[in-house]
Amino acid sequence: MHVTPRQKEILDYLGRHIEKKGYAPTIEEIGEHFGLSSLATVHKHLTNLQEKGLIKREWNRSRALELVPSQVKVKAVELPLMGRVAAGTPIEAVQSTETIFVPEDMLGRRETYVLQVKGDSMIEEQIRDGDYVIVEDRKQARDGEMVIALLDRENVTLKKYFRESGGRVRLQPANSRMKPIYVEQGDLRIQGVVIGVLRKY
Amino acid sequence: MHVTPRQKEILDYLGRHIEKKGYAPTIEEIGEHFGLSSLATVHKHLTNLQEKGLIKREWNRSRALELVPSQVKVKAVELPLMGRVAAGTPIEAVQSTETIFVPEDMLGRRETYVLQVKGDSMIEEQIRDGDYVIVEDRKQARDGEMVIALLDRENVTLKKYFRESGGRVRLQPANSRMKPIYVEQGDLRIQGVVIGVLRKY
DNA sequence: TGACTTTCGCCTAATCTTCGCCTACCCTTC
DNA sequence: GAAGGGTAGGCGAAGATTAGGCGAAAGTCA
Repeated sequence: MHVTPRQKEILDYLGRHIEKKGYAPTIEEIGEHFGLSSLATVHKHLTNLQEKGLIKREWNRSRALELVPSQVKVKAVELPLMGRVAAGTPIEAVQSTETIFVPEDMLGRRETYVLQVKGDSMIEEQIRDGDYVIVEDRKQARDGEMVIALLDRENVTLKKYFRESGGRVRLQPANSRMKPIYVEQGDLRIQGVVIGVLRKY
Repeated sequence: MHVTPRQKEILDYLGRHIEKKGYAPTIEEIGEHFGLSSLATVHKHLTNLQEKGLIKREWNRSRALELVPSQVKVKAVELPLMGRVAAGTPIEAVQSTETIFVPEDMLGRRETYVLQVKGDSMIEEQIRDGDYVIVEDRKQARDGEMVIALLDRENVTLKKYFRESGGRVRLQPANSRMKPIYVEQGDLRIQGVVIGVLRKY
């Protein structure tokens, strides 16, 4: 992407202005800052910058101009930390205001949120106490997937999901010291499926 | 999203008012605050803000107005995937062009990069084959930290770092079937320290 | 009914687009 | 090395649209 020196100056100015004031400058203000007396000049510069994909503009709108984030930095999304979930026992459905940043390419196709794992019940799946699991909001799961399961409308746990014969479901902890839970399909509501793990040291 | 100076003033005022009082101002209160005598003016401003997606309103409800949280999409950084590292044996210092997105708040203070883990040598630290470890480029490590270690200028491995008496260092795999390696401090070069783990299902 | 919100019409000021015309470089070609 | 051709960078002014305002009247909600 070749920008000319002049174009880079303008780009930098736009960035600083937006950063400081919270809104973009007018074409006249830009011209004034660079000592240009003709609006047409500034307008042409902006058009060039737009064609190079460095800024976006809305047609004929006042100050409707924003910088296109350079490609290197890509978006991550701030997901709500919905609570802590243990595998053995219930949950702390903490309605916290905490959030976790997750890279955009780790998101699922639907609503996605984050839970912090409590306890070592999934230790054999290499998920340890304190890890964050990224959960996709889904009501259906396939065999072997890790699910956030709601039992008897009260207990929420993190388990691996397996269908058994006779319409029953086995919820399997990944810890050989813990026993699986068997439930009727009707008594189980799947809240979501784990699609990623994130750990900070 | 592009706001004009006036719109930003109003937006800021709304934020402060809601923050302080706990509820939004009426249209008349807004007008009064800005010295506007016509409700229509304020109403038009609110409509504009709404069209720009900065506030939400319920139709014809008193004080039914709230700020749309500015999409706090925060940056994630695209880090180079420098290669794959096994714990037991050497490395594949692949000079690949792959990259991984990592949330900005998981970065270290220095240069940071990503390695994909090969093998189960760190399984007891809940790092499994295929996981990505986020590595901060550092030459020093503290006891117990996981390091990328370069031995005899050739073999790179992922191990836990412990200083022993006599100027020696113990590099400990997290797998009871593997033995630790003991090296002289001079023969060891630390390439980086693991500061995070990322897994995708 | 009282407290607010919406709408309608009408203005002015602030801003954005376009058009025509120029000069100075930079790259390519003869 | 000189001559084109193309593009960046500029100037002014005319024409158009949006932003920002005013009052009054009508419509809603609790």
